[in-house]
Amino acid sequence: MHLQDRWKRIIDELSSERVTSVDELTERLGVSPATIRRDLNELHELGHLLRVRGGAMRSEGKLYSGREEKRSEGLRGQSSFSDSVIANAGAKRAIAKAALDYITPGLSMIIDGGTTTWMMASMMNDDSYNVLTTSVPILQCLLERSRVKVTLPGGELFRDQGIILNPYEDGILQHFAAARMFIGCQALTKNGLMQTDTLLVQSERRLMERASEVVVLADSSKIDAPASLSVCPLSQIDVVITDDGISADAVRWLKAHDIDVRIVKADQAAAA
Amino acid sequence: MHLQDRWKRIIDELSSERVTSVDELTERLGVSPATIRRDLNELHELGHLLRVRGGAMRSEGKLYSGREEKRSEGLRGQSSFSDSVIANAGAKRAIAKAALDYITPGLSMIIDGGTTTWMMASMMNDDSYNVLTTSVPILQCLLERSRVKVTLPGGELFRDQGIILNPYEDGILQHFAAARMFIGCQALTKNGLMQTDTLLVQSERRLMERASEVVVLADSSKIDAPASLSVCPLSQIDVVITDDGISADAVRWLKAHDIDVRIVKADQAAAA
DNA sequence: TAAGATTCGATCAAGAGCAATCACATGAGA
DNA sequence: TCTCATGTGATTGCTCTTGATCGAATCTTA
Repeated sequence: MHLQDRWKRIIDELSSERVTSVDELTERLGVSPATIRRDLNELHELGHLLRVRGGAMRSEGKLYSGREEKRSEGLRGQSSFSDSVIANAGAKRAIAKAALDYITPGLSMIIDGGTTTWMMASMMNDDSYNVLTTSVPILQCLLERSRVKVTLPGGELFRDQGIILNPYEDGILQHFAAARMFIGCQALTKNGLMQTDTLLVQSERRLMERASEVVVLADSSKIDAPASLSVCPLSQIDVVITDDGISADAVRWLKAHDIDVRIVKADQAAAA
Repeated sequence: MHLQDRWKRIIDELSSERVTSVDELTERLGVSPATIRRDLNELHELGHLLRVRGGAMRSEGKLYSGREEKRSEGLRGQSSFSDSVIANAGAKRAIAKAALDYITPGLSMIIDGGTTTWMMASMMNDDSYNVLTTSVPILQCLLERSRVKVTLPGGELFRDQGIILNPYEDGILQHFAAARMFIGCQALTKNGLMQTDTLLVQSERRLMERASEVVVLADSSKIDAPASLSVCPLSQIDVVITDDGISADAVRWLKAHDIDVRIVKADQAAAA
């Protein structure tokens, strides 16, 4: 039995039972407890279940059961299993960790949607943080996995993008002053930060205005990747956290715009 | 048996019995009294039940049996209420159905938190509805089970109450005009609609201003039940939907305030 | 009001569950 | 065939949960 099969069977198990134990899975799948624990931990990190002592619990929230989040290889939801594999997970996790190191207790921040920012949110514990997000998956993640103080902008919920967007100009957002904004992207090019969805662009441009520092989380596959819509020019970006797959040339043109480029080593522990 | 299972079984127990004792739980779950006490205390803190000497009591009031996290790492409580743990489920379901009959496609409405309104939300299918809610469980429910258009007010997320509350006066809410507001309550008395949580009162009073018609969903156990805080006087209520357990006297004083009282027969299907 | 019986919370020891580490097996590629 | 990478299982301290004990608090009954 291979990794993918086990994962699938574990998720199946949890769709019928609300909770399940390591022992039960050990017996049912015929592998060692150590392997089950490893699997559960990884599935937890990928957001498919909640790890609890002795086993795992279904992630009930499913706040976001809409279509896959387009820009981020399908984030979660009642995801078909193929969605569970996050591309470049090792790099993304390392980047998310580095982003966490970059915040201090009590900080007010904006966290935009995306798989890397989602990983960052899933690792947040300190309840002194103050987070504003428009992303439904991140809202769910923070609710389930932390005691972080969460603020939401008002607005209509767009299921396909998994974001909340305010059609008006007033609202909470105008009262929120964030020290930092963490943002993912579809691509990072000389033209700036790029996305492919117009709604996302609209949302992100607005959020950016409310943060004094913009931190981009982009694994190296995003550098010079194709994407059509510019969110902002490089000049508006303060920090880029990426992995060591980035080219020296790219580092050069980023630094030419006074961007603090932080390079982390991809985390090996990650699966597929 | 693990923590998650125990907690679920304790809550289930309380859905069929109004009170239960440490001894009974000890026997039924096969764990020590010390463990049961610990569990009861924690569930009490999380608002899932009321701790009393010798055992625990159902807490009718808690609108949000949410997924609070206990301590910094990992233990999660029950998730959103399932039918089986709702007191008076039969009556509530019938009331929720009647409320659904009372809306027409394309309607804009506000749905407040509460178990009855939650049931109502869980039965909504038509995607032409336009719903504003401050309640997180209802948000989850609508996202998961319907394609209804959802609008959220901005604000801070209060985990214990499971609501979003805007500390400012402006925001989406000021732009939202609802034909009807559906609201649950802790109690319905001659003094009006009652709650026990000040935050809820604050939230509901604001929502009410934005709806042209106020519809109260209250099963008969709520009539003249104890609760300390008045949300609004009876004169502001337009419709009350309740079950046939209501007294003739209560119907009289409700009608004296020009309230349209609609009485439904409790749904037998899965009464407590 | 006083005495006896429950129930409670604090404390501690035993055991279950855990992460980290190492070693072995398997399979791919040179 | 050799080597390296990867996935799995076993071992080892460590942490957290559980159950038992005991004095204190509370309820009951006389």
